[in-house]
Amino acid sequence: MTHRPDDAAEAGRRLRADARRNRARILAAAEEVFAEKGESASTEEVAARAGVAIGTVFRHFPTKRDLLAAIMKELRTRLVDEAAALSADAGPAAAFFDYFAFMVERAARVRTVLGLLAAEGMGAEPGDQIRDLEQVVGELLEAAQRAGAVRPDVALDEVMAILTATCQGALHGAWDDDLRRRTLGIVFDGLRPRA
Amino acid sequence: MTHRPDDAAEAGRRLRADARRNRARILAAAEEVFAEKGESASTEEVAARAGVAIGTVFRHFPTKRDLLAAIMKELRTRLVDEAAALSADAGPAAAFFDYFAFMVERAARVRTVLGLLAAEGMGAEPGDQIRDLEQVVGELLEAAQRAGAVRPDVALDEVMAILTATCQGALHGAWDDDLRRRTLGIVFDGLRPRA
Amino acid sequence: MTHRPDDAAEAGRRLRADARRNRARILAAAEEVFAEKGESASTEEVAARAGVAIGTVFRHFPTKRDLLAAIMKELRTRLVDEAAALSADAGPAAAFFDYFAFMVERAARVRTVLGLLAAEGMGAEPGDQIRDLEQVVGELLEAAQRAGAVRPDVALDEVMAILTATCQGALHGAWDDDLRRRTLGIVFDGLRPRA
Amino acid sequence: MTHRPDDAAEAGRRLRADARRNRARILAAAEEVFAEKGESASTEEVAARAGVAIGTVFRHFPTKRDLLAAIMKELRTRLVDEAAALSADAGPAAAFFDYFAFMVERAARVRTVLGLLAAEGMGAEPGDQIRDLEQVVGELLEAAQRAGAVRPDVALDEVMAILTATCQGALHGAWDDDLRRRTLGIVFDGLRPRA
DNA sequence: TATGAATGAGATTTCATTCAT
DNA sequence: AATGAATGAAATCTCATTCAT
Repeated sequence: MTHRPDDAAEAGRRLRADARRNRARILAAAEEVFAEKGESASTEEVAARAGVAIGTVFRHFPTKRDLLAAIMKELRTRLVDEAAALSADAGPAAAFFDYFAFMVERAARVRTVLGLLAAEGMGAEPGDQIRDLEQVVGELLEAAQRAGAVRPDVALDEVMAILTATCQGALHGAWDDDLRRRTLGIVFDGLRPRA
Repeated sequence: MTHRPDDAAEAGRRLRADARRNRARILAAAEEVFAEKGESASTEEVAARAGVAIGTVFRHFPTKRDLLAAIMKELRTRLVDEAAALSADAGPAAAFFDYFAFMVERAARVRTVLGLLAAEGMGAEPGDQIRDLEQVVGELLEAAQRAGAVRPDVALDEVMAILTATCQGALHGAWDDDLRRRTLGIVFDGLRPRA
Repeated sequence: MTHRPDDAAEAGRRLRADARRNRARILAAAEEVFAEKGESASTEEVAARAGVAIGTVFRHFPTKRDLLAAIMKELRTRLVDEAAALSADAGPAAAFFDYFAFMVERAARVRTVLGLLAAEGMGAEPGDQIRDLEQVVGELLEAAQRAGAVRPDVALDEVMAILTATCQGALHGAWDDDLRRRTLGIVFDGLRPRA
Repeated sequence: MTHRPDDAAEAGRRLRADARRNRARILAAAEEVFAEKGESASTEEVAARAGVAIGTVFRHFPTKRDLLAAIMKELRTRLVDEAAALSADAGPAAAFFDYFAFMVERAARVRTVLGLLAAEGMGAEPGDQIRDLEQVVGELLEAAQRAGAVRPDVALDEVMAILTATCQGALHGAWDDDLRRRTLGIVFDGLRPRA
């Protein structure tokens, strides 16, 4: 009937090569467009930017909401993956703070990170992606606390709250690199143990 | 054209009063509606909530954008006024942190505070309202720094950035009172001088 | 919010004169258009035929389904009213057969009579219009049976079934006047008492 | 181009068999789907029900209209064939009335019988199928009239009209078995000679 | 001045049909 | 010959804004 869309792709079922290419293109275009104009941007513009017809967008994402949800999911996956790289490259203290800064820097560019962090009820389907963003941050946090780089009395939900807030601030406030660095400095000071 | 000119004059005065009342009602309704559904909510819904016809909304605010801008302005005025009360009631240290907390608590309720802080290009018309929000915060900050309650190396733009960020986080994250308190605790620690 | 449409008009609440005029125009245009092209005809064509913009149709009938339902309702009312006239003018025997013939003749022109008789689940809201079509036919039938013009063992549901069927046949078959007369002759013979 | 021509030939035969099977499947699925949802049902749904891809449907029937026409033709053939069986099994009187009842019962299930009877301009291609439905009914009618079971003054077009009408009524009215029997009783009485 | 109906551009969604794989 | 992705015109519905009453 209606093309058993997108989740099929997610679930790993086979898609034709060109379909997969288009799906990726659409996601990329959508991320750009929604990043620039907010989620009230039109689906038609997404299609145009992706270089496909409007119907193709619909085939992959039957609803605008589905498209938005797919962007979030994709982005979350990417961010989680990048966390792994960071924690491999650096010691636990650096890993935590680097990841925090990294996400905020991302947010300054990509408006959609917002929705990702705010979760906004968009089907997170816990379990279908074992390592969720919050879990990743939790791991980095614990490691940093064990290493004495973060106050032991700070809980994960507070960290997520501050991370979210900082990302949103960075985005909407259009901070430049310097302001971001100084702002993060204050936040990080709040997280570090008192001398 | 009116039969009894005296009555006409009286009616005119009465109408102006009505108009003022309507303006206020519309602003209040708009603040509620946009707070709940974001700024993509429809003008018709604002009219309905205000109990007036759609035409009346457009008579007072020729454009949706104008309506949004008016909300911001009204809110800014209110917040600035409240700052005066706080700094009168408390010492400089308390005043700064109280005001910060006060704004974040507001943000948790009113989505529009966001736009206010983010400025979003909506006609701030600097000067037509002598004391702007940023200036108020600046004064509180300076006082708190002189009193030794805030690190002297913290600049106003950083404070505004963190304030904005925390407000946005509080709103979109739907923090409860406890989480808000703990989160602010961390931020405030970052702002206080090291022992 | 969304214009408290159509039922307002139905319920007799005041509508502006021009609005009432447009509502009537739209209904008339819709009846024509759907009669000609079936219910898959486009709302836009209805708007064009009525000489209004598409949004006006939407204001009165928020959904295509609502528009269809309104046509049915309007038509039912008209038919029921016309029954009263017939039973006043003629004796009971003539009244019944005349009404039957009258409806079939109508059906030959108006495709929508179909849906009316078939009821198709479109909100009949029993009670909000005390005398429904079936009831009217029932009254005419009873009177005709008391007068000995219709077999006493014929039940109302059979009559409605034959009436519906004949209407649909007349419509889809595009019967001419002669064929309709002869066909009704056979049906009426089946309804009359055996000599 | 094929490497082994023998296999190619064999494959060709196999493919033709597959194709025939697919054609039949599609027709069956289409009959079901259009019966349930009317002819505005989507071609994709037909494909899904048939278990083939949408492209396959269009390979066999280049146009939706062609598909509809094919259903009609297929159905007509089936109904005509079944007439032969009936007139062989029973006397002429029974054959006519049985066939009439049989078609109405069919119509109660299959929405497409409607279109068949109404002809709707869909390529009947007279002559390519020597015995048409109307002709079959005509033969049964004549036989029944010769046997004195049907009034001699009834013409074929009237019978077709009543038959069509009753089929449509049965379909759209969703008559149950009992109502259908009683309704047909009245119609048949109208067709029988007066005592 | 208030009302609320009308406008019409634009957004989302549907679906018959084409075409690369 | 089958598949199913892509197309794009058209349909439905939304909503900021205008204007007659």
